[in-house]
Amino acid sequence: MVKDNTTENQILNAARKVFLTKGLAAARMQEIADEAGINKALLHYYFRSKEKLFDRIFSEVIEKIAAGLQSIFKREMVLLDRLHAIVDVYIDVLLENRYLPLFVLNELNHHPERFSVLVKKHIAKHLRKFLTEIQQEVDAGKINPIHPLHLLLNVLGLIIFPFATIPFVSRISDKQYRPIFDTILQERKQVVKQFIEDAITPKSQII
Amino acid sequence: MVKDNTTENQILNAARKVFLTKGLAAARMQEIADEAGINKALLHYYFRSKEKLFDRIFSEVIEKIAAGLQSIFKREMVLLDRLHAIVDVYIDVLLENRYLPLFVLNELNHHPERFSVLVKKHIAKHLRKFLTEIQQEVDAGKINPIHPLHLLLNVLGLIIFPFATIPFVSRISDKQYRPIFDTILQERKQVVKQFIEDAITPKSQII
DNA sequence: GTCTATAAGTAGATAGAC
DNA sequence: GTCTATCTACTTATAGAC
Repeated sequence: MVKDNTTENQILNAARKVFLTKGLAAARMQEIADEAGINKALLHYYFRSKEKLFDRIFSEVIEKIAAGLQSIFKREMVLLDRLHAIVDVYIDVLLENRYLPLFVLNELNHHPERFSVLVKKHIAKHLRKFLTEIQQEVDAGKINPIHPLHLLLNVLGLIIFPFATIPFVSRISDKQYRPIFDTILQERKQVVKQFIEDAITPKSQII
Repeated sequence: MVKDNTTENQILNAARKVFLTKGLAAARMQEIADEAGINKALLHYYFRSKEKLFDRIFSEVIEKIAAGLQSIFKREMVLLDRLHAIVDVYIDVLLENRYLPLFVLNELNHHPERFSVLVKKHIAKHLRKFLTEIQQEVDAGKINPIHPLHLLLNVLGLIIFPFATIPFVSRISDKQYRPIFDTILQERKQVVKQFIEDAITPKSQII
């Protein structure tokens, strides 16, 4: 959320809010205009078309994700620290932007071509390093045997999934849990780190 | 996918395919008609409106999920077996219906009101039982201390998330992994069960 | 840059023939 | 039941005044 009060930023803030919560297909230019306190014509004056405006927001989001990876992989560390860093960084991102998981998953499903070569390259680089690190730890017997891609999927699932289920869980869960679901999300960092550590640490190292 | 070759079933099969992959907002009645090999007017003759047709498909999906829960919770078993049953049943469901996770998460986000009292009740009942079972095992020291809701989220994330990322992972992952991503999904049952078991089993029981 | 008014296209829904 | 043709409403996008 940019603070500069220019019209362009007002539009971007409004578009971010609407696109993230509703997705491309269900978003309405009128709603974005209302949210920005301007009219539809001005949206087109600044961004030409709905799709171009959406692309701008989508790029922002992907860049935010890539920036997280950059901060995590810029220095060397052992795998467990790397895992903890990933959990900490991304749960912080998600706590501030809870609609992000569903938004990204959706748009990647519906428009995988938006995943441009550039961004793809940025993410793939870190991913490759991460998968290699996992394989090395497995080979060295330092963590329980697991295919690196499986561990990646497990970690991402533990981090991301709860943030995609907020309306779901807050509806179906027992009344006693509903008021504390927000607290639950806050606790995810600690819980996920512990869960992963317990799952990958070999028994031999415990005894 | 119903086999009866009645027009109604042809429509339902087409609608299921289109709604599951595109979601309500992006789905087009024309596309459903084409897919069913009939024309738009006939869709309205059979189901009155797009929304009513969607509701029918959505209900089917929720009922499928509820049926899974029913099969799992109909008999008594220890928590670890229950967890294994949940993993087995739902990964089987997802292997046959890979668009289900994103479809459900989306529609629950966009139209939580569709989660009718009836379905809500069906699911909440089993959920309550499951959460209680977890708490009892924690209290008895049989599994590592964890808030039941966190363990639920962890299990669901491990099961569901990979199936929501199929286009994503198959694009960004290294070439060497792309051809085997299908195999990876097949392996999820075994991997997830092992991962959960390792994570929740107390050290004291290992030594 | 910002607005009002309107064009152009699309999608859901209906009328009516067969 | 099934079709073609059409209506109506909505949505994106543009023209043109200020």
